[in-house]
This record gives sequence, C-alpha cells and structure tokens, in this order.
Amino acid sequence: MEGRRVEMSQIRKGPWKAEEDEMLINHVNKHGPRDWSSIRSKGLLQRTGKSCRLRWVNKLRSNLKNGCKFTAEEERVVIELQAEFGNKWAKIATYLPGRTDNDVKNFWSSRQKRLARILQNSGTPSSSSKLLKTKKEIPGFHDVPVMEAPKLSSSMEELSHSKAQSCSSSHLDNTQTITKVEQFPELVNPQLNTDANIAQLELMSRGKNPYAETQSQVFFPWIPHLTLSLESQELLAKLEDHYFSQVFAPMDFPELDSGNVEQPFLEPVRSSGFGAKEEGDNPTIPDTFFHDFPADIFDQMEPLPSPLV
DNA sequence: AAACATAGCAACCGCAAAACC
DNA sequence: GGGTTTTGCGGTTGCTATGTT
Repeated sequence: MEGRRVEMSQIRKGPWKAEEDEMLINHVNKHGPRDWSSIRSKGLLQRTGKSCRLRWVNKLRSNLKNGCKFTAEEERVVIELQAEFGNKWAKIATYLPGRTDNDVKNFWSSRQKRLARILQNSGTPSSSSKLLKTKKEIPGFHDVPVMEAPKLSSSMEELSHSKAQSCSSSHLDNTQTITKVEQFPELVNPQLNTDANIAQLELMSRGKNPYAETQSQVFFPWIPHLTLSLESQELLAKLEDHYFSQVFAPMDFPELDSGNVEQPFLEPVRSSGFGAKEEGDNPTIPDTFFHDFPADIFDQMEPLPSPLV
C-alpha cells in the first residue's frame, strides 16, 4: 500500500515540458506509436502510458492542424457526421485530416454551449436585453435591427483572408479532406455555417414558414439556395415567438407579408466577392455582421450576379 | 484598470474492447 | 477459457487567453 502510494506520487501530471515531448518523440521514432506503458517502465518518463499516447495523438504526431480554427467546411462535416454517427468523435475525426477526436469533441462542446446559451436567452423574456448586449452570442444579430447605415470596415476581411491563408497553406492534406468529403456530396452544398445559420434562422423566424426559400432570399438574397441545417431547424423549433416579437416589435415590414419583396435593411454582397470589396463600397452592411463567421465561410459561395436595382 | 464572463484548449478519468499470456 | 495488460474512446475538468462591463 505504501509502496503503491510512492509509485503513484512519482507519476507526473499536468502540462508537458519540451524535454518530455522530445523523449516521447524519440521513443516513437524508435518503436513506433505503441508500447506506451514501456515508456514509464523503462524510466524514460514519469507519465502513464495513457498520458503518453494521448500526448502523441493530440499534439506531437505530424500533420496536425494545431491552432487552426475549424473551417466552414469542417464544421459542416462535423455537424453532418454527428447527426449520422452520434458522438463518435474518433470516427468523425477520421473524415477530417489533421483533426483529432479531441479537437472534434472540443469543437462540438463549445458549439453546444453556445447554442444552449442562445436557447436559454430566447426562452426568458427578461433576457432579451441581455442577449442584445452580448456581441458573441449571435453573430451580427445585434446590428440587424439598427436601421442606420453603419460604416463598412475592411479590417475584418483582411483578417479573414490572412487567417484563412495561414491555415490552408500550411496543411497540404486538404486534398484528403476533399476526397473524403466527396463521399458526402451534401456536405459541400453552399450552406451557411453554424453561426450564420443561427443568425439567419432568428431573422427568418419572423415569417410564417421559416424554411421557405423566399423568406431566406428576402433576408439573405446574396446566398443562393439558402437552406437551414438540421441544427438550425431544431433550434428554430424550440424558439418562442414572443422573443422575436419583443426583439422586432419596433420594426415592421409589411412588404414581407404582402409578398412585395424589398430589402428590409441589408443589401446583398457584391458579386465581385467578399474580399474584393473596398471600404465604403457598400455602406449599408453593418460592419460587424460577419465578424463571427469563420474566415473562409465565403470560399464555398459562388459569385453572384450584381443585384438588380 | 480591475473584475467578471466566456471560449478554446489540453489533459485527466473511467470504462470498454482488444490484445496478450 | 479466463485473467491481466494495453489501447482507445467519450465525458469531464481545469487552466489560460480574450472580450466585456
């Protein structure tokens, strides 16, 4: 018993040091990614075999996309595969080269928390003001009811492009992603990503039929064949009408009911593409509307013809 | 500037399946 | 065939960075 206590106390836990990483890499180079328990029995590291394996799988092995946010495409893959397989993170991760089961799990967990918070806020009338105060909760949502014409910032698109490039260029196995995703052609439809869906469904829910494409085209006319994801539909089903009546009460768009389709408060993105815009080019788009979208959300979108005026 | 809230990430734990003896 | 060890997975926790008030 005493001996066991001493043994247990010798096991290191917590963050890994560079020397430990180096030792672990050496072991794998010699023996391959196996015999994890022998690492400790040989006295190489005071870590459990499980801990060594986890460190290798999640951080040290090659071709990992450490530090890169999930792209819109990756998000779609996760959402679709989670719906199909459930919480089989390891299985889902096999469809995402460079991502580990832990990455996928963490991504999903964060997303669930975000959705839960939105739902919670939507369910309590008194929380509407709180909702509107929090920028991160619904991307761009807080800007929508504001009828003024805010200035267009170019900083975000610069950031988006630099981030997208730094991630995509450093990982050559993106082709593998495409190969796998081709098995799921529905995954690469020009849908909006998760957060965008949340924002869109909340806007669209003013209408009688939130899934109607005509509605989506009213609010997001620059997005072709806009469809709601499973998640959005589920979320929308749970949202309560009073919330929206509160939030949008000051606004009224009779043209929506009459079928007279006009742009209520947003103008479409120019066909030249998001990154091609210049400052002041389209002053009616709120400058924070896209701030929470993944950097390459627009990569999947076909350029649209210039809007009819 | 400080306090608080939130998101993202790394790592641990318990359990189950697989492998080994 | 059964016991033990190893490996793999999913859930959870804790820490840190960042944003907000």
